[in-house]
Amino acid sequence: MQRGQESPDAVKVRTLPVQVAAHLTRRIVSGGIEDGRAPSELDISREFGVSRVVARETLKILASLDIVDVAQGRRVVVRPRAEWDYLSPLLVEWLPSETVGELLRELHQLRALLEPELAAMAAASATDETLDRLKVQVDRMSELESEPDAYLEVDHEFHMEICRAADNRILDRIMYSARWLGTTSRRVTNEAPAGLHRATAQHTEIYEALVARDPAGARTAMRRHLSNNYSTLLAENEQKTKRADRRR
Amino acid sequence: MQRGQESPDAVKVRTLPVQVAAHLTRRIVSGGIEDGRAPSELDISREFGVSRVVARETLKILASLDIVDVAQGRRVVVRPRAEWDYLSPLLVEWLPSETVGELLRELHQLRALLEPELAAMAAASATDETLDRLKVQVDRMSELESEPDAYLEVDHEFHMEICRAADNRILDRIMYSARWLGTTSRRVTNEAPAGLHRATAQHTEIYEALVARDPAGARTAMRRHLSNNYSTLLAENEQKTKRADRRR
DNA sequence: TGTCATCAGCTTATAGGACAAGTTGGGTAC
DNA sequence: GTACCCAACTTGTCCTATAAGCTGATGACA
Repeated sequence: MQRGQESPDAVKVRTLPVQVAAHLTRRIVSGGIEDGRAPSELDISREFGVSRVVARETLKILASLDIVDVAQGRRVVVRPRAEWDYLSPLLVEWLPSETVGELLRELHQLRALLEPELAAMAAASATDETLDRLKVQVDRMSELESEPDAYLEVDHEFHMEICRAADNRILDRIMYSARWLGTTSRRVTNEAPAGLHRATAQHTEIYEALVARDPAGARTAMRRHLSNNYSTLLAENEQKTKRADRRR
Repeated sequence: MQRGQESPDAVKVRTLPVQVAAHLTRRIVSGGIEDGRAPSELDISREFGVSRVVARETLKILASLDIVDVAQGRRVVVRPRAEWDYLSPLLVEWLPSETVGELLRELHQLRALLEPELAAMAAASATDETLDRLKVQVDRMSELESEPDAYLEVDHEFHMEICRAADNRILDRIMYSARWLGTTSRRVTNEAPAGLHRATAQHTEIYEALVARDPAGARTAMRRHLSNNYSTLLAENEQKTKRADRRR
């Protein structure tokens, strides 16, 4: 395993347990661990050349992601893949990019179910302070169209703000977890998202429906925005695939 | 802190780190920790009389729930409460029962947004195998109306099965996390849920709409079922409150 | 022969001590 | 006044030892 000091100014090396957990997860995903039998603390310690403490924390991480079950006296067992915590950015980072692409589609489906309704609810119930903050964010986005990273940050905050109007911690949490879409989708497409100008126009449209207290309009605007977002993503994936083909 | 051996046949004593994490979370919730400064590993070790290993795992647990931020060299800081992982059964268990009641309402709102659409989608896309399994579950529920625990188990599986028809891991995960509703709502109401017979009728109604490949019907049936569920829950809370009042 | 209790061996849980490495802030040199 | 540096604090990792829980096999007894 790679220690911190051995990689001077790399992207940011995580702790050993995280590195080992990543290795093990990838091995599980690629079918390298048969019939659910996961390695024990000692196995991990020996194989990766880390202390038992690190091996232990590795298992705790995997357990917290519902990847394995660990209990005193019993062997560690791999849990059904359907129950893993796919909302965790850590897990998503360890998955192969095709899987991440699928998850992106699935996340889009979830957002398409939730956000139009959230927008409609916000149109009915948002406070003036919320609307003010949304205004500020829309303005900032129009200034940031040439800086995708900063743009997507504000973009995320805009959607979070609308979600918060529902005053629902569980919804907040889900939308908050969706933050990895921003970072991960860029990892997949490996380029700045296109069409930020159009996105700003759509955000403005949503904002104006909220100000007009028009639930149906907000719902429609949000729906349009999300489906546009998604087709942009698909198009970028398409391009990426084509480039990859050309290189072959 | 209570060791395992000191409580012979209690409900099931968790590990020390979980116990300590529960204490700390409750303290944070009740405002016992000012300006976001959380105790360090050594603080925890000293105060609770546990080893540094346990104190360390405690912090890791809190970090995995997004309750605190921990990094080498820096002090542990408490994160904004809005970003905590309220989908985690562990956290929910540590929260005061009023908060849990609120979360139950919020969870209902989420399900009301998702499940009618999921039912509609399932009506369009569910396989015959899925429908078969749903049939079995409806039948079992009608047999289990006098055993609430077992009933709620199958109930949960029924809703999961419909969700799975969407073939969406993130949605699966969210619905899976909703499992704690079953256990937690009973913790709040402290009694067996009423109206299981009516619930079975509604499940049947949903199932029949799916078999008939009738999306609109499935959506309506699911909506009715959920709102009935929720009003039953409210009624039980009402009763509980009344009984508590009488005892005073 | 079948059933059940017991125990050995494996596994995780907890403890204590030591050192490495990152962060912060204050103090010193210029 | 500024910039650098270092000391103190904090988490990260390692080592070793013991407690406690589970599993499966062994063996006693009916």
